[in-house]
Amino acid sequence: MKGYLTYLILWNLSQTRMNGAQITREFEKRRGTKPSPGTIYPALKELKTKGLITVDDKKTYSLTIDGENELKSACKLFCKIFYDAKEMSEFCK
Amino acid sequence: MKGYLTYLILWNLSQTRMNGAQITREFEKRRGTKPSPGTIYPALKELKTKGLITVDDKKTYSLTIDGENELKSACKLFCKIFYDAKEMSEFCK
DNA sequence: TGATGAATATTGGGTAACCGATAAATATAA
DNA sequence: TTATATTTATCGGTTACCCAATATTCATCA
Repeated sequence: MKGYLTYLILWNLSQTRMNGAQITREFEKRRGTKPSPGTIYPALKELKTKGLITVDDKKTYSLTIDGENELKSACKLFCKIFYDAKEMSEFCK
Repeated sequence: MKGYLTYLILWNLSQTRMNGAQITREFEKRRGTKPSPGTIYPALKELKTKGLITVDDKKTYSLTIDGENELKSACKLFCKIFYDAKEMSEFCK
């Protein structure tokens, strides 16, 4: 499975402000493996240039309004695609 | 979001046996857009060569035992990565 | 039977997503 | 300060993922 990284960065930042290292740890928890810095920082950079996130002087990232809207529609699509996620979690027990 | 296609093919086939056209329609329901034949059939072919699915003479695809096991671990990973999917569905309401 | 549409399949890319290696900046401690 | 660890960042490259276009097979019906 690829492609969920950007989405999950936005999602994580919607829950709480984080720096790059924290985001990395968050992914390590979720996936089991730690994403490479070559994965996380270019992704953050692109989200920043798109105006979906901002950084403060402490290198802490947070969602912008646009980012929140973007996340909301990505979230809707996610839930539509995986509408039966609950049954999936039953299946793999 | 990319990368979920193979996973969802396996998932769909675990629910019921299907031919290519039915799988295509299933994706159209989930994503809103219909995947191209150049997407769906190469994916099926690869899953077949990996021994995860089989085809009968009516071109109906179904999971093999290996496919079911593969799906199960993919499913586990999915649920781990998106453990808070429920909160996501709340968020985008 | 021939014709028309649907389903199946192949081919040849394009590109987004991600990684490894490396380097630079920043913090922490001795 | 020096040294050590952590965090941030860049670069080049690879590959997984998916598509558009086209071809072929199959089904249905006039």
